Amino acid sequence: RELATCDPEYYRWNQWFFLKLLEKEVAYLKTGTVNWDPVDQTVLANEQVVDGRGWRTGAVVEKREIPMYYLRITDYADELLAALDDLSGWPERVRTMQANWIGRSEGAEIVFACGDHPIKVFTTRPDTLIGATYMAVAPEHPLAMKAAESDAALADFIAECQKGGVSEADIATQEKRGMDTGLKAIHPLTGDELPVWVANYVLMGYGEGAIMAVPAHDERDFEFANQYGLTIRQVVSLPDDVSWDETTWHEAYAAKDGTLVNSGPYDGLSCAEGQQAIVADLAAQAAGQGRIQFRLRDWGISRQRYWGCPIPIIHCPDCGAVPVPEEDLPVRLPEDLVPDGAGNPLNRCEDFVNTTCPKCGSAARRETDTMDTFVDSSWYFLRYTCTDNNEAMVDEQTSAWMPVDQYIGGIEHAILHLLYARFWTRLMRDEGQVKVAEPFARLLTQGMVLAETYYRQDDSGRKQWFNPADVDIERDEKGGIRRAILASDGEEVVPGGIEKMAKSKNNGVDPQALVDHYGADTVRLFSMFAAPPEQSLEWSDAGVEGAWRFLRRLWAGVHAHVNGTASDGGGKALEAKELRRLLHETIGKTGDDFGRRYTFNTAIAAIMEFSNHLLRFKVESDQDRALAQEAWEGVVRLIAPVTPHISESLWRELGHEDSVFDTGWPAVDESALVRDQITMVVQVNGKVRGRIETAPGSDKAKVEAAALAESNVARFLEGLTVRKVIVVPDKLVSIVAN
RNA sequence: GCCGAAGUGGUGGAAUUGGUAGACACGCUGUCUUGAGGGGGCAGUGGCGAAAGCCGUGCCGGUUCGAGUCCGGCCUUCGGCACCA
Repeated sequence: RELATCDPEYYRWNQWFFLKLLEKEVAYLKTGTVNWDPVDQTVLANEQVVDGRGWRTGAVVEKREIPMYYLRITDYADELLAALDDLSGWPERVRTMQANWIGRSEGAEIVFACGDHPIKVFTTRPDTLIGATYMAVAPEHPLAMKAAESDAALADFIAECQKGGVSEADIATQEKRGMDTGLKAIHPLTGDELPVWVANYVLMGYGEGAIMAVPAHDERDFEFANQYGLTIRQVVSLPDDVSWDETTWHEAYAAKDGTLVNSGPYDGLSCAEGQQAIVADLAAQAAGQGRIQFRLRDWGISRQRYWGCPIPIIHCPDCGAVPVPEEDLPVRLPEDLVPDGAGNPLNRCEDFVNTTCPKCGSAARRETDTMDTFVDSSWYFLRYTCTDNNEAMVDEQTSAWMPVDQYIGGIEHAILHLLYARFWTRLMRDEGQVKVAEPFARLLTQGMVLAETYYRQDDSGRKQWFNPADVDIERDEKGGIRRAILASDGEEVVPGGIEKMAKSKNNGVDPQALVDHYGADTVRLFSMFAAPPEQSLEWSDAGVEGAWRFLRRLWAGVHAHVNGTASDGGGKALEAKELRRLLHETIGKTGDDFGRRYTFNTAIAAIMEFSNHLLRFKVESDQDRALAQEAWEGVVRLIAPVTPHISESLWRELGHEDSVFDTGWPAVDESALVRDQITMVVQVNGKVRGRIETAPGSDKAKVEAAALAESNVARFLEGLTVRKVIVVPDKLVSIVAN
């Protein structure tokens, strides 16, 4: 089944559901901070901000507050976090990343008096409250704005902080800077006056946009206090092997396993006890209380982009933001506008914008923001169950099919897409649309396919990216890149490092050229053989020849068998019994690799290994011939999921009328797996010194005796006393001697 | 900066539960087949060494009879950091 999320018959349900959420106030309007390019007069995505500048204009980007619609994902933070424990079909790393992203912290909110504007903070370390020596607020904090009204230098500093992008990576890596507001906050327990600073490392979007700074026990506060000469007050004891040094940070300063010191009545308490005592005292004077804080923020879904699902809102001068009535859905996106790179062309499309207010009928304007495309991808998998239903978003078919048994996607989606999809599914559950809460029972996260990037930079600093297929490489002796040349003009291009294949870097590689040359079976076999799917892989077609050769050997081998012309190729051939055992071992391993481990590369390696033996097998009787038939049929059935075309053809060649895909998976004959002899390794002091042949399940004493008698082992034991012998049944004997 | 991974021959990778490191393939070397080319067969291919053997899984240290695998610290690379999706 197929669907397109840009089809109005799909995105109408985004709009319909958004209006439901708006009614329930799960969707709401508030301001958010975006990157603003002052030259193009447009909002930029984080990706479009490079070193704090707009990628087209090179202008220094500014932070700007605009109204946006948000979804209350934070209301689901607890549930989204707790349910991770039950997602046993998900990789551990993805669950860990999501848990850290949601970021549940236990702590306390504390109010510091400060003139008419008390400052509320959240802290995870109320136990260190006595060590708080200053306050810091975000540049966007109301108190900072207020103080700036009468302080030109502070206003300049805040304006300076508005420069640069909004991404967390940019903010966390920028130099820590701050300025004193001149205001004083009152410490709720000691009554001390604490200076109030504006600091660029305090985020308006987390907690309360203000912090109590405890430089002795927080690394960022420590760095900031040292930089600006602020007081540092140690209030937690250190382990014996660490001494206090006010100028050099040590990890132990942030540890919670000391006891409180310099803390008056709290001295001698553990951090946990101190936390309780201090929170209780704060609560008694209504200056604070325990609180859970999540790192997770509500999901802003407004985008100032043309190509997306229109947000179904009409702005009326009298009635304000009015939802589009359900019967008027979908609000269709005009598809004939021409973007010019500066701003959203919807703003200039009078036919789209001009409308009437559904409430009062007066002239009004449509919302021109569109929805984040993550909205589309948060429920498309549900829609597959009912693509033909034009009356409803989903139906009873959806509940019959859900959840998705096996979801496959790149690891880059580990957090955002997968978290939004889990959230959206719960929103639909709470709206009675679906019965499940979790959309994906099992998850396979593919590694990235990476490729080298190449670019040239023009005078204005803009980069033009070239596809690796169009670039010739000169390499040095060690295989490193010496020079990269664009084939079409013979001029040099700059290697930009290895990154995930992406449209923006033009480093995607189309496998079609390989398919044209080798056929789809070979390209599939090669791709699956290259690495296990969870692993990132730098793309290279070196080695595709190997897959091609294998398929030709397979083809030739089956035909020779059928024609009775199997050649005696020489080399070491296996006995019939051994070959049959290997066949059934290979069936078992391949089934496990395909079905449980998803390590397709090792499954293919095992099939190749067995085929190599089969090609050398000498057919000398009718019995041998029957075994060869069983073995070739086995190989064809095992490889069929990877190379369907050649397998189907060879299956007919082997005398079958039906399809290889109707024959099912070959069964392991357990009796074929029995061995009468096995090789055990003998180690002396941890090094392999010999091998012995024994019957499987031989008793310990017998194996030990055989091991000690082995000639090379005996040689290494000469003059030594055996102290200990460890026997790992049917595997290994380890002799400790000195 | 923070969160999550990865690092093994010349290359892609294997080693599934702490038990023979380098399976399978690419490349390379030798050799045979072939009018040539291509294709194919056989043998070899981690390093050092004539051999016995020694060394070897990013780096440093530890646990263990035994460590690629476990523990502590570090380095490098990749993914994500809320407007790339």
